[in-house]
Amino acid sequence: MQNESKRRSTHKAKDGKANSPRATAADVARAAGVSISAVSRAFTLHASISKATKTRVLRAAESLAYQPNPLARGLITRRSGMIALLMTEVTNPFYPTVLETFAQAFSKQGKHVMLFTPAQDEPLEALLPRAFGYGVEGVVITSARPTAEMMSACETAPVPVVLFNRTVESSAISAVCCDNEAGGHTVASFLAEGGRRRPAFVAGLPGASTSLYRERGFTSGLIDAGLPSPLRAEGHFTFDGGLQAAKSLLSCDVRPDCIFAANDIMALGVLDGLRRVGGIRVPDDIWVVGFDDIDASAWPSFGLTTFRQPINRMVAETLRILDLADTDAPTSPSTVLVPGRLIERDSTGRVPTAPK
Amino acid sequence: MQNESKRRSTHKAKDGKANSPRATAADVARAAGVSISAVSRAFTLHASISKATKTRVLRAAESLAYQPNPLARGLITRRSGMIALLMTEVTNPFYPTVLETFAQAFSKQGKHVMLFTPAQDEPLEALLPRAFGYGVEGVVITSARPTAEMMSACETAPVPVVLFNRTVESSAISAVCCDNEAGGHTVASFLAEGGRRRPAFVAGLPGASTSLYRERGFTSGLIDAGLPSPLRAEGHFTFDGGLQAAKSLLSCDVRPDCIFAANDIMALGVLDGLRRVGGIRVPDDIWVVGFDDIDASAWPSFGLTTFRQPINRMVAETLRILDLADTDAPTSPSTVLVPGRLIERDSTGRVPTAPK
DNA sequence: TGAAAAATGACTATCGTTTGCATCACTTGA
DNA sequence: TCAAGTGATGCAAACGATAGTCATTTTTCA
Repeated sequence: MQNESKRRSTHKAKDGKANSPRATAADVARAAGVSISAVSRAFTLHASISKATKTRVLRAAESLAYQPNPLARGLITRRSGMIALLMTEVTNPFYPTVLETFAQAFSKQGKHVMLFTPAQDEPLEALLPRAFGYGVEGVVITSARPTAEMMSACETAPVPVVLFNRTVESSAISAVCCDNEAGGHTVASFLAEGGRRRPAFVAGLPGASTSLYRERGFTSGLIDAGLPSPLRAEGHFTFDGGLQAAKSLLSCDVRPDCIFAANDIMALGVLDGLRRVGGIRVPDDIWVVGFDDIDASAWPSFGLTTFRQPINRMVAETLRILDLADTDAPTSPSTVLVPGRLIERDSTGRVPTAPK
Repeated sequence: MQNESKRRSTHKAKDGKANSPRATAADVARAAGVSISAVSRAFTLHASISKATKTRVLRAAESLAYQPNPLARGLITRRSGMIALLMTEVTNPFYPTVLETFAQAFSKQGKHVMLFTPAQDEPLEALLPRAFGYGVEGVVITSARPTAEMMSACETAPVPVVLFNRTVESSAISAVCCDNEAGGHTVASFLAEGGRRRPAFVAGLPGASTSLYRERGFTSGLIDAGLPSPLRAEGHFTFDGGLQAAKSLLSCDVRPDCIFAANDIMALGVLDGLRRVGGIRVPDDIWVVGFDDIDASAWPSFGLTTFRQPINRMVAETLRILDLADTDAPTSPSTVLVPGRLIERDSTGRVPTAPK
């Protein structure tokens, strides 16, 4: 066995031109006739370097297709240009959109998204140290129910951690969320003004903060409008859950005349559930309202009235927190509530408006 | 200015216990009373190390919660434990599912997904070198239309690259794909056997290989069944596109009696488009068939008959190619066609079956 | 014009690993 | 009993960058 042949073995044995290894800072330095430090400084902001050398270096780098190696850079700076995204539910179409928005936004900053999803039955908190090991510059968590272990792991994190679309009570950790309580309240008012009298609520997963706050706001809104507490069913944040919930709500003694589901995917399930029962028309007999405003809600078949979460704004706020934590010194954790707004469609009737 | 105070500054100035920096190999070596090399070897497979030292090291590592730093490791081995996923269309619900399946599968191998999405107007091929810079161990591309530049960039890639759900003709690069042509053919036969006589096809994006092959198979299947070439419309792989396509197809001189859309999201749009036109009933007047089998196709409101892509199988094949390229020597690029199957639902009528 | 201040570039240590090489302690066959 | 072979171990040199130090320019201002 030769002992020299297998160094740097690539998967293409055939390629004769040794598929050119990436240019290094040394190569650029040589090409530009400067020191390696100069090259490094040319790529670091606010570094002490003359305009002339900088452009010379940059030009040389350009011609060599040089990019600083993020691994090497990350090793020393502890910032590898990656952001960890901890996600669990991808079945809800809301999250792919979130994911894409984040990916786009980070892309603009030259950062990249590293996805962390727990393998089956793997505890979520195990993902955090792994993410830190990769030198990620921040962590965004969109898991439905953060565990206590995870929260404490977050607190000692070496980089900023932000909860997206969920909050925790005893929070020493930042969170960005739509104002779920206000949203629920708005929906309640809207239904009340529309003359609805027998409300129902379809909850998501038992411990989920989003469902909880939306319900709280909804209930208080109903009280404010002088309406009774809503009938209640659970839909586990899934389409099928919503479908089942609709059936169970219809079998109640007094049928509801409006149903508010804690997210859109359940609301669509509700709509489909109602369709299967003869004689029920939406919105004539029952109004249905969701929360999120996913794409499918706007499809003609559904035309779901829903409370829209401003994903762009929420993502922007998240970036702001991550960046802030990056530059500033103390940065106490903050919770940001972004307002949403009701989008009226066919699943609800007209609310009589005051004469203009 | 003290020159020792700001080393290792973290974003939490308050935390007194200096939020313990990760243990390094040196720490473990010290704790176990061995050299750093020994620690490294304990973590590398097939390394020359005695059982005794190995367990000693592993025990020490365990107690210190030590994990080898993937960045440092990647710097030298060129394999950072990450796989790059190049994605562009996240609006099609098919892809989030793909993404999740990949993330799960890689997770099982201890690898992680790094997401690369082009910033607006950024050319796709710019993403490749960036991915390589991160020492990714493989690249999966799911972009609709790989450019020629990109293909050549792939060929000189230092790591295996696999096209997922698309193929290129002159391919020196591996691809994993559902057998689109066979799928289209199957759909044609199915419609013909169901007594349909005036077929229509809704294409996706002009240059997309998936749309192309599905159409090719469809057309040849129609010919085999003695049916005319299909009417044709373009739907750009979007819901709205499908909706518009339905309208335009209905305005033809001879109305089609069945519509095959190149993917599900368009097919759903077609269904919704047909609903808007009075007097058209599905499947009584028109049968509709899609391709993918996304979640929404199974929703009662749609009940879309569709050709299911076996995502799990496709992902598994992709992993196999990536792994293979990793271990073997020559690994000529291969194209894998995975068979799919038709899922019948309400959007088509019963096909008379031969007496059992 | 001269001295202080600012800017610049070359050196060098460092980040946390892997790995080639030399060393050393053991077995094993003759 | 000894030479050769085997396996375990440690040393030190990478990997490709960043950043602090220091000597050397250049700029600025009185």
